[in-house]
Amino acid sequence: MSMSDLSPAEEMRQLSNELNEHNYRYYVLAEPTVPDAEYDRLFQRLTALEKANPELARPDSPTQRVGAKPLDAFSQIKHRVPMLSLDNVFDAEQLSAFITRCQERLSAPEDIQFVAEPKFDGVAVSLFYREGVLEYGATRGDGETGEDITANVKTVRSIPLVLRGEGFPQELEVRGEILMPKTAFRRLNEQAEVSGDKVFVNPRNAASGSLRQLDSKITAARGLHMFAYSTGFVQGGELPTNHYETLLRLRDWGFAVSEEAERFHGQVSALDYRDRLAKKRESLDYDIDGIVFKLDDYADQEVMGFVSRAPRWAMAYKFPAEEAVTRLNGVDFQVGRTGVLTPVARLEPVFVGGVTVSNATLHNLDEIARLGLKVGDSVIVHRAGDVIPKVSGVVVERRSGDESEIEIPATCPACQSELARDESEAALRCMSGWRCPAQVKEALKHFVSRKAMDVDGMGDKLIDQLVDKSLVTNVADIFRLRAEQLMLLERMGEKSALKLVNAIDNAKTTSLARLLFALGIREVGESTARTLAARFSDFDEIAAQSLESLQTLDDVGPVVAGYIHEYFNDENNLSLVNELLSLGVVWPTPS
DNA sequence: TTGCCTCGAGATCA
DNA sequence: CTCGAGGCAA
Repeated sequence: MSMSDLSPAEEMRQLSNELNEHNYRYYVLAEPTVPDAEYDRLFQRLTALEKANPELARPDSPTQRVGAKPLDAFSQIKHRVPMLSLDNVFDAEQLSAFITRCQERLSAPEDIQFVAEPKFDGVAVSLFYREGVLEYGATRGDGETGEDITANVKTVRSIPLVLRGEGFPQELEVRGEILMPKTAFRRLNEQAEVSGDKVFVNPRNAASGSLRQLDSKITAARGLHMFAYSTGFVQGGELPTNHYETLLRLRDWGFAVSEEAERFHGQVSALDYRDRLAKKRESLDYDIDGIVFKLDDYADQEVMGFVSRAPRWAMAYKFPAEEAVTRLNGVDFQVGRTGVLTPVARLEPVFVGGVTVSNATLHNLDEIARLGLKVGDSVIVHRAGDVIPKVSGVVVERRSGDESEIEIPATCPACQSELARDESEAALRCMSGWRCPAQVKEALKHFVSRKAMDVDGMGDKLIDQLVDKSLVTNVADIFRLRAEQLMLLERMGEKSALKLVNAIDNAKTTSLARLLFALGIREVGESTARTLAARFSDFDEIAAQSLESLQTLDDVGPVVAGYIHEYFNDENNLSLVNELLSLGVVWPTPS
């Protein structure tokens, strides 16, 4: 058939439809489709027509996936419905307990339906469609606010630019996981190897890095994929009354939905699903780190409700973390802001759970004793709860006899003063306070951090130099720094020095809440600092409070009240605070 | 805790 | 070109 008898608009519509249909078949239904050459030919034809008739370009045109100009920065997007996290369980028993908990709280226990689906190891995203047209895509962020990655999500071919079919709500938020399939990951790294670019360590980081590109053309070349797994904000239309049917609808509307999702009821089926998916895990073309179990029926979900940051009607079952054996090269003791010494395992670097681990906290002396660690031991390492590396045991059979006892320091590694054991005997503490350089460094890092005084450009390396060179001995000293002094430091030219002095000067104007948080009073975090600042207007007022009156504040009990009281009854602390004020630290009260 | 991206600016070399 | 800092994600 000749195309010449079609109007450009009509031909563009047909081409868009045809190309979108290919995408859908290939990326969503995983069916074979036309050869790349044919796809490219149609795509070129459409591009040419759009160039000649820009006013006729359609929102659902696949050419929209790439054209965008690089951004200067990502902007923020507030989620209409917060993106919560899930509670985790790690074994069959805890999983059964979840199922039982749901059954007991609802009537007709045996009939209650659940849905199980893979827990994808990628990046959580939210997509918002208005009248079926993709309006924006955002990262999860802190759950309340994420980043606008619209240009990047548009390049993901399994994400519909325009919803298929009908019956979708006028406003629809779809949530899912963007990931890089293992095949795409391997291909990308092979290419990178050839061209001498850096290779990615694992598909998750590759997906995450790809989404953080300001230039969406790079993202487009990364072969990302999205699985949709739920909805968020919905208005102007109805969804089915349960999760499973919603998944099916999402598939109709053009999203890739996992083939592995299953609906079931009963304990036995839950464990059976776990066993089957665990077997299948390797053969899937994407990484998963567990299984998500959800109550199917939305009414049932509502009955269960929420606990703080997680729904009670869903649970993530985590597969056992990958373990590796490596050598314990030594144990260092790090001095924290409060003087507590934390033992840190220095490990022979080992690749486990997708990253190279070389450090792991050992928490305290009890932990060392419990594990029976010796320097030179072969130790078992895994990454607990997603991220934190953990030493979970010693391979005693591997001992050669050359292992040595871990030396418990008698004096502070930073200031050599005598150490104290705290009440429980598990923690070592350096009592030197501001006379200990390590504590000063940690106090400074906290003081200048973003959520405290927010001094831009004061990083760890700089603080180390400032304290080592005795240019700073307490937090107030940073307000006395002059550009000429800073220029003596490494990587500090005139420009950087002036910029930093300026940033320090700007930080003087702050809020009482920030300043209170910055002081590092024990147990006074961001939120308690805000509570204090809301009730009191200056330090004299706080210092004058009795323990009892402090405890009338939200979330302030006897312990926290004690710490606050103690802080403001200490001569050194009071003089520090006064120093800060005299150096020009102010918090304009909103008038 | 690690890995990734991005920016600005110092360091290095031609 | 390399480094430090900052921000983000799990």
